[in-house]
Amino acid sequence: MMPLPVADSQTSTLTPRGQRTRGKLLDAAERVFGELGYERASIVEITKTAGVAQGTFYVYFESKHAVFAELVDTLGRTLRQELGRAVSGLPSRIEVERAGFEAFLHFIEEHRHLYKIVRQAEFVDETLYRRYYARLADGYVQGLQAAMDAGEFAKLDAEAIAYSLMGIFDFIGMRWVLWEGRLPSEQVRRDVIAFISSGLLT
Amino acid sequence: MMPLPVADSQTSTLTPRGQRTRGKLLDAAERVFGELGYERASIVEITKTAGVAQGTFYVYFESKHAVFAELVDTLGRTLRQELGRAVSGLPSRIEVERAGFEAFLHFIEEHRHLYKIVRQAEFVDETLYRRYYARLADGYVQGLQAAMDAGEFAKLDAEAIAYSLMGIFDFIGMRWVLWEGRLPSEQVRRDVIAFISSGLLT
Amino acid sequence: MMPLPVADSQTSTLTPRGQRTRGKLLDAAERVFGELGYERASIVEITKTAGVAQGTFYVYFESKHAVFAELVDTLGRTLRQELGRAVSGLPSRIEVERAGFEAFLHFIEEHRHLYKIVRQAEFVDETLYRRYYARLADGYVQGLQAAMDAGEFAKLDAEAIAYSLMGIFDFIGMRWVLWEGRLPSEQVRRDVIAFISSGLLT
Amino acid sequence: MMPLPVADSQTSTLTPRGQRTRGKLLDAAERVFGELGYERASIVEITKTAGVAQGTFYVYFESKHAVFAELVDTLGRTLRQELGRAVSGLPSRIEVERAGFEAFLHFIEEHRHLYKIVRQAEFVDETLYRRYYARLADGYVQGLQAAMDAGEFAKLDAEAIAYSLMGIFDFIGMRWVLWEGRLPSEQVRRDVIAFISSGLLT
DNA sequence: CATGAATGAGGCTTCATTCAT
DNA sequence: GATGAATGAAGCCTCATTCAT
Repeated sequence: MMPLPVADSQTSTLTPRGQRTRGKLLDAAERVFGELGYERASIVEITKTAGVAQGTFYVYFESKHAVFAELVDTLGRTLRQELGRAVSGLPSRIEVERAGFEAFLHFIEEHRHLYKIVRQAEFVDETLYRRYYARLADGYVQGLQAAMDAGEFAKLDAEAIAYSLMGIFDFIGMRWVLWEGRLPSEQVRRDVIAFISSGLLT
Repeated sequence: MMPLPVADSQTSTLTPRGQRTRGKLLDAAERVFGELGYERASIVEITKTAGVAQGTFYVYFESKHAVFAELVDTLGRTLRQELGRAVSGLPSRIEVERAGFEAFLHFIEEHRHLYKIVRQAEFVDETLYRRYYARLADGYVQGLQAAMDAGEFAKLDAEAIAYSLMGIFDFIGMRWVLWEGRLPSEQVRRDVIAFISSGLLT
Repeated sequence: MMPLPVADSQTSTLTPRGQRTRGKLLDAAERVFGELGYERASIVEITKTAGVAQGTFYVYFESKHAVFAELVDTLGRTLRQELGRAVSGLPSRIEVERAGFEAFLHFIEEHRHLYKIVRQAEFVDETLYRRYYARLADGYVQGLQAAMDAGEFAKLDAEAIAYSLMGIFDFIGMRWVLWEGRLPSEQVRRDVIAFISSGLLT
Repeated sequence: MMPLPVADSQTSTLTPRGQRTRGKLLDAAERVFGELGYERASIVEITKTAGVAQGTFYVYFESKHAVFAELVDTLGRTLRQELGRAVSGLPSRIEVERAGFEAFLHFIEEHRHLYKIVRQAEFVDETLYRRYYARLADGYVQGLQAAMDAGEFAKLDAEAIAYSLMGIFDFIGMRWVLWEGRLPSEQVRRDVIAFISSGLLT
């Protein structure tokens, strides 16, 4: 699991040692939240995983909720950057969808814990959750709208299509990456893209 | 919120008074789990909502987990019946998709709490959760496969398409019914169906 | 397990049906208390074992404590009668000890549950417990004192010897009947008697 | 009541303050278990007695059962050490029995609570209980066997005699130390020893 | 007589958070 | 910076007992 880029907020005021400890805690939180879910995860477990004392947690984070929120936001940002990078410079919008889909699958394969974390967020703090999807949807909507305006795609409600696409990706990822533990087969990926493509064209 | 059909397990041995109380508890559980989520929901809250003493809960249910499981299974069964009824006798498979989509949206509008409950299940007891989707997927897969074999739909991996469709419905339902609090507009529904239809036909 | 003779207290006012139910409850209580101990035994368990409804218990007994007390007293009386019968008419006091020992072992083999019940009593209601042993000791003391006065036994503090004998029997019964599940071997029984006999003579 | 030697398990990693608190809890547990018995003793009562908050209990002990087990094991070890010390270097085996008896009586006078605790153990966790007596019996058996082989005692089943002796001591202790609240009289002690001595010799 | 429903107090345990060192 | 002790609220569950039928 790739370490997540650290938020730049208070980080700057920390000594190197402090930064390291904070990082260990954040990584531990990611694992523990991912494995146990928000409620069943405990600060004890997180600090034990991080190899620090219980009290240390509160040196770096306001509360359990605070780490969780940071995790969700960081995940969203990272995913969007990843997707952005994966599709930048691609000629056609269909290519973009295909590449985005692939990037998403790889991302959640890499960050399986965080995937589960996002779903948890719905029950911890709905704001977090909606914000995560709303921001993700934004990117889609703009791209789709542009493609529709350009006549590249059929003219449909861009937001409806954005959520449809996210739903597809989400469920395919759940069914194969999460439940099966590996990327879906070539066949599955091709068929999903075929389905989407036909749906978008004409 | 329509009352759910009661499970027939022990129900038979209960006196009418007992059935009534059990029903009140089940309804209360549905509301409380739906509003607070599994972990934050408490037996105290459920019994208070049901208007009975705390101990009464354990006269009818083994544990917190047990009511939850009953709720999830009951929801799944009811939804599948509802969908089955809604699409029975329809001539074309496309009609089936459209009607199924509509029925799903109405169902979650009616059972908003249970919709959230299913999502909770992922973190409470993954078995419950997978079973719910696996059973739902089964129905889709059979229908789709038949349509594909009949040349009505393009030949694609039926399971991949089933999960894609479930993802779409799930996300559309979340975005509009849950977040907005009402059915998506005519426009959105039509466009989603259009997207799906094109995707499925060649 | 032989059924215990029913206490004659209220029994007389009960209809035959009532007597039967009361008996079933008492037997069930004996088993359940014997297996689970006083605290872990529950009224539900007792009534379930007896095959009657929970409420029925309170038709015949004031409380959990009440059945328990009745059980302990009944056991004590029965044991004393059994011992009395076993040793009546024996010529020498040594014969009495031997026969009493044997009778005790057979009694607890038959009433293994009640044996445990007596030990429980110490923690439920010390009065019950002391009364049980005090009454038992009484019998011993009288017999021993007579034998000592008659010069049959060495002149020692009769109560001290009575409790010593009870201790021996208790522990031998525990070690073999309870823990091993069967009567001690011929060898063991003979040696215990030999030990006691030498101790008492001269 | 003499404080018991603390188990060395995790103790080493505790700060002095922690050790103090753990000790207070252990002492409180001893008193409360001794007075109320295992089941009626509550964590609330123990922590109140120790003068700490309820949660503090679980900083030092896994569970109610865990403290209890520690208490029982510690008691057994301490008693065996005490007995060993009391009889070491004595010339004849009869002297050993006499000294052992005296030491036992003084020990339970000092640790009246723990005496009751052992008896509780039978119903809390039979393993604990049997282990306690089995270990104690071991010591006896070895000593007795040696004395029998040396012709010092009559040749009898050593284990039967060991349990007989333990029974005597147990019941005498119960009758006088526990019920009367003081050591048995000179007379009683002498007579018990006389009884045992005659029993063992020839 | 007998039943099954209902109660509510109390028990064990967990855990986020605070505090003194 | 970091630690480990301490807290107390809250949660799930059990169970003796009462009550209405």
